[in-house]
Amino acid sequence: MRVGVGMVDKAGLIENQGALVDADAQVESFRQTRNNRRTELVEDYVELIADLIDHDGEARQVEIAQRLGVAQPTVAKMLKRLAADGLIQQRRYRGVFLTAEGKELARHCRERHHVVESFLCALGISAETARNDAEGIEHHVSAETLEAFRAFVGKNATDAGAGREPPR
Amino acid sequence: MRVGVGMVDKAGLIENQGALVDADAQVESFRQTRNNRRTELVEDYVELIADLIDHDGEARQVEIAQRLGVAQPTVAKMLKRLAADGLIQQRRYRGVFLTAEGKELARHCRERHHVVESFLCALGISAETARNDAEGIEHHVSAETLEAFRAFVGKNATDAGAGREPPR
DNA sequence: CCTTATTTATAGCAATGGCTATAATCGCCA
DNA sequence: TGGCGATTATAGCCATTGCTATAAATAAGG
Repeated sequence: MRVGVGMVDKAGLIENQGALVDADAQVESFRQTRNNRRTELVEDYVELIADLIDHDGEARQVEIAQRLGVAQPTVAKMLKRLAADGLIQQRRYRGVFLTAEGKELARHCRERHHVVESFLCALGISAETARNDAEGIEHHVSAETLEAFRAFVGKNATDAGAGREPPR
Repeated sequence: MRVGVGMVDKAGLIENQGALVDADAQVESFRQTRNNRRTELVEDYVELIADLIDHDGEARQVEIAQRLGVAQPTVAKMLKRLAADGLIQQRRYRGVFLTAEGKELARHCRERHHVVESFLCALGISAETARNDAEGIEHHVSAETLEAFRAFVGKNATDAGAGREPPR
């Protein structure tokens, strides 16, 4: 069907004063967003687990559950999935540990998160809002956009500190 | 439990060289993000329906499905929900129409979407990436952040045009 | 060593958002 | 008016991500 810019619709009229975006391109955006949504949770878990290990020396289910604001069985289920995906190792009734792959993902997420949060702060947004919004935005930032954020933070050395450690 | 900045953990040590964020605050971020995720789809639908009505004079399920890249029954199910929520009106085997409430939501989403996309463009990001990322980011932008984006776009009149009509 | 509190595992339920296959309806044209 | 193509509705399936309730395992202390 493809109703795009400058195309002719079934009534024979030149469409597009409305300037609807190209259909194929739009579908790609939506697909990408749906894909991101699937990986968001995984990234949140891995990032949080890395933080807890760095902070406490271990990551326990109860602590993860508390931090995420969900129930412990919800965490248990997700950890199984992470283990199946090779991101963590579980020892029954022991803490959770990141595999090499998990560590790499955590490093990546952590840095991206930090860039996004710093960027929002550099824009003049309050620390609290920056924290909240970064949590949602980070998973939807492409490499190109992340680079632009990083460059902006670099130029405006007004980074008030995003309240997280810098990437090592 | 609450392991926060400068608190004492069960080992009796002053925590927090790791600088973990406050637990209550973090839980709030995650909760908010989960909430946003729930409303994202609704907003995507309403925004798209508004675009289609403006462009084609009507919004049909098949067209919505094509644009979103999902199957028609998926759309049918979601439309039932939107109707139950009072955002649209459905006439069997006819197109979909926005209620007053739906129109208002569409207006809001459309404007927010436009601001985010324009902002990314103003940052120097390519039109295509801006379009893709805006689709994911828009739902996670708070009022404060949106205002900052708007201000930035205003200052840097480099808006290369986001490929969407301006908010009316 | 046994008890008890903490932690983890498991079972089972609900809502959401996908899908395919198929039935029902509408609109149009012969 | 009848039929056909396009559109919408419905049924039934699956995966995901939440939940509560409860069982099982561990660790720690007496």
